[in-house]
Formats: sequence, structure tokens, C-alpha cells
Amino acid sequence: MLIQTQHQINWSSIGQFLFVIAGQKCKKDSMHNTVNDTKANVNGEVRVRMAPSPTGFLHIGGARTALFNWLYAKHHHGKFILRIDDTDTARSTDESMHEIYEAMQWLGLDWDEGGEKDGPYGPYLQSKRKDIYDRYVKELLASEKAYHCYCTQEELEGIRTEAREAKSVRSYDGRCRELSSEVIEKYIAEGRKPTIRIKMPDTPILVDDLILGSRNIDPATLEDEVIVRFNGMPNYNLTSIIDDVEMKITHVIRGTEHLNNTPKQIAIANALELSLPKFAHIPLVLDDTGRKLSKRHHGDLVAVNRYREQGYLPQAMLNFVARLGWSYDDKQEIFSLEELIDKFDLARVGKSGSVFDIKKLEWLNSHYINELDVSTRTDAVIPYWQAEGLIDTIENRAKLEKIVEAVGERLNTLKDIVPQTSYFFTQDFEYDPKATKKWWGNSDEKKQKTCEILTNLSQILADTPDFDLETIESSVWKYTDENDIKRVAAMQSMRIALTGLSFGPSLFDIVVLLGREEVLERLHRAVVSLT
RNA sequence: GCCCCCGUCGUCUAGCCUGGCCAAGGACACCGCCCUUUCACGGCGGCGACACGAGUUCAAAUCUCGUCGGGGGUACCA
Repeated sequence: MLIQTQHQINWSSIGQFLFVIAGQKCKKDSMHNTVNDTKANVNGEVRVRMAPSPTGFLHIGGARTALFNWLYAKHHHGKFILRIDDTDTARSTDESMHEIYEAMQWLGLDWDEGGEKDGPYGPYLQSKRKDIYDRYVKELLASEKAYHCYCTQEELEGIRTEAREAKSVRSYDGRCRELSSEVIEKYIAEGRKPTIRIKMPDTPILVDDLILGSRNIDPATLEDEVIVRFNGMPNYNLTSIIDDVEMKITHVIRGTEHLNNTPKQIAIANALELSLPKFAHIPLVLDDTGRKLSKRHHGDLVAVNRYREQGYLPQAMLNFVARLGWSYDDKQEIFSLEELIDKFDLARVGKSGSVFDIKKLEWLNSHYINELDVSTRTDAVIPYWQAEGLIDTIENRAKLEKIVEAVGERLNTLKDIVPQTSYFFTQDFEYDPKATKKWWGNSDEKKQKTCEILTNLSQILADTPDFDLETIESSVWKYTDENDIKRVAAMQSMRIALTGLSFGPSLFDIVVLLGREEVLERLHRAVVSLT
């Protein structure tokens, strides 16, 4: 892979070299094409694309494909194009298209052309490019490299079953390649609407992949692919390669699920005498059973938007997804976007699939949350408080920031703010039974003791001259130490009384934030519930 | 069935191209200890992998072949 990248660089200099030599010897006109082609492919800017079909939300795998393309473009100071592959009119929706835009924007993966942006090679919706495809299909038909196929769905199914039983490599035998005009007329009279198929070549097709290496595909394993549906709408394999060429895409970076489509697309391009982009098939993102992550099997569990809602930061998602299949060296895990742009390289993308591990995502997410300054973190967390009805309008911003500060590094997701802090906003919480059992005690005797401690603490907190951290801390500890009470026991008992929980921020932070009145009330309530 | 791809700790991976530095390194997770008013953070430690079998070689995780395993595709989806 390193060699191939190297190869590419060498080529460009060779190209320039040839230009000089050739310019001296050849007629300008005849050179013109050659030079331009060479320039477009080798010397020109890198152009990559993301080509989702708007049949659902953007999922983790799609986000990674988008990121790899985006990084590749940025790294090479090229262009990133967003093309919408919506030739499946039955399944494509506008809503889904906008959802994809939104998810991409949230991730910060901006694009140079396509989507709702215009560009020199538009339109960027395949549904609006039909005339372009028609032109190429016409050419294919005229040169007899494609033909009409009148087989019905039922017939095709029959052929497939037979082929399977015969252990044949192909499931369509090209029977409509040479139909007599009588038969065609008969079919038309029957009202059959033909599809158009491409004639696959009988010579091997070379598939050169930047990640997987090159191999020759035996043409015997390829069948005459449908390129235009009976309703006149062209198919993915045709539109994809035509647009890649038309849009001057230099590198097609996509998931390995498309590996088997590549020879078909190459065959189409060859039939049209179009020059090819380079291909790079990145390994799949898998679930924990090793299957490809897909909308169909995993639902919105794999939707980028779901992670957004759950309180994951885009930089965490990006960092996480970048390390799925790609690595820089044997130590670095945390990469800023700038570093990714700088360090990303297809040569360091592996060949095998990677399992989506939410634990690692969480770890990265907490890392990036902790990197946020308190003010930004507060902004990020406010919507989650609001969604839970814990706050309405932001009246006391300063206090919110103090709460966030007290919570410190205890957030794996932004949403974690809710269970971590809800007691700051409401008295309506339960005492966690596990916690009370452990710290308040099970027996009447122990409960009695806890009650006594809480009552004393209540008295002490009522009496302190000031209600600041230092005063509170020293008075409480004076009490525990002089009375031979374990600090932990006192603190945890009080924590449960104030929050219902056995975990959380430093207790004295909570006390100060709650304020004297609230603390005394809650202590009283706890004492009552204990007796 | 057929075609294609892949195979290092539970997971992400480094190492593989250019065989010896690898009794295989890092990270996440998990477990233990320390720190500590709890939880988390942090520190220290532990568990844990070259799918298998042949071959080549003085030497193989690294090269070759085979087996097995996993995945993807197999549509008038993309």
C-alpha cells in the first residue's frame, strides 16, 4: 500500500516529464487530450465523495466512510463531495436526506460540493441526472455493449433457482443477448417492459484496490448486470461509476460491501471508454457478533443521531470511528481533528473488520467532555436538564456552572448529568435502598445511631456562623473526630439524606450548593424517615 | 449453492511488505491494590492473543500451500 502511494507520486512527476518531451515532438492537438487526462487523474486535485442513499439515517459505518473520505480530502487539500444516490425512488425520502445532512453537519464533516450546495459538476442528486445516464446508456446500446432484456421477474427467479441447483457461478445466462426481432415483437405485444443489461466482457477485469491490493476477476463469474430498470430508472452500478467519472472523483473510498460491485462498474466504464478513479475499500464496522452494522439488523442503535441525543460529543464520535480500521502507531489513541487530517493515510487502514465497542466510545467521550471548560460544558449539559424538566429557563447560570464544576469528571455522556445532579433541583427523590441498607443500617439499633448522627450534624450545620466550605468541613470533622465516629459513616449517611445516592461529588460541595435551609430540611426529612 | 474478502489479547490495534530487536507492545474493558468523605479521576499491578496443520529457513506472528473459522455479495437496493 505504501508502494502504491509512492507509485502515485512518481507517476505525476513522470507525467510532467513526458509532457515536456512530448511537447517537443508531437503536434499540440494530439497531445492535448493525453495531457489533460493525465492531469485530471494524476496532477489534479484529489476529489472524493460520500454517496449515501437517503433510505434512512446516517449510521456509524456511514459516518466512518464519510470521515475517511473527508480526511483524505483535507489531507490532500482536495475536495469532498456529497452526492445523493437516490435512484431507488421507492425507498428514498427527502426526510432521510435532510437527516443525513444534519448528522454530517453535527459531526463537522462539511462538504465542498453537493448536498444543497452547488458545484461545477451538479446536479448532485442522482434523481436529477437521468438525462446524463440516458446519454451513456444510449451510447452503450448503439455500440451493442448493452441490450434489452425481456425476462420477467418470474423467469429470472426460475433461472436463478436452476443456476443454483446446477452449482453455476452465474444466476443470469445472458439469454436475451441475441433475441430475434420476431421474439422481441412478440414480447412487446405481450406488454413486457424490458430492462437494459450490460454485456460483461470475456476477458479478466483487473481490480486494483489501494487497501486490498490488486486481483484479476474471472469474467466467467460476472453476469450481465441490469443497468436500467423496466421503468427507465438506471441502477446503482451504472449511476455510481458514471457520476464518479463525471464528477471527476479521483478516489472512491467506500465500504467493502461494494467490493463485488467494483468489477461490474469497471466493466461499464471500460465499455464506455472512461478512465477510472482509484478504489479503496475499507473494512466493515461490525457488531459484537461479527456481523456488519446495518440499519436493518440494528435499527437506530447504530444511528449517529442517537449518540448525539445520548450526549456524545462529535469529536468523540470522530475520534472513535477514525480508529476503527485505521491506526497511526502503537501508542496514540486520542487524536484531534487537526491531527487526524495530518496523520490520516489509506496505507494505514487495515483489511479486517472492526467491532463497534461502546465502552471505548464512552471512554473517549468522557475524555472530550472533561476537556471542555466549565462554561462550555454547562452549555452542553443544559438541554439535558431541560429535557428532564429539571430546569426551565436559566435564571441562575452561576449556580449551574458550580454544579457542573462539582460534578467534575464524572460524566461519560452529557446525559449522565441527569442522574448525577437531579437532586440539586428537586426534593422529589427516593433513597437508594442499597445505599440506605449499607450506610443507614438494617437493624433498629443502627438506624437509631444514624438518626443520632444526622440530628447532631443538623444541629452543627444550623449553628455554624458561616455556611462556607471551610467552616462546614472543620465543624463536621470536629464532631466526628471528637465523638469517635468514622468520617465515612457520617459523610455517607448525610450524602444519602441529601441526595438519595451513595455516590456523587464531594459532599461539602453539595452542602454548600444546596444551602443551609435546604440541607436542614433534607436532614430533617431523613431523620423522620428513619424513625 | 456460487463468487469475493478477512483471520494477533474479550474489543480496537502495533508488529507482517523489508524473517532474527517479539518468551508479541499499547489502549478500552475486566480484576486487585494505593490515593480518598462516596463515586469517578489518577498511580501501580494482574488477567489475556499470533485460528490450525504442513512446508521453506540456522531462524516464521512475519514467506508458501492447505485446512478450518468469520464476514460480505449473490436483486429491475445502494
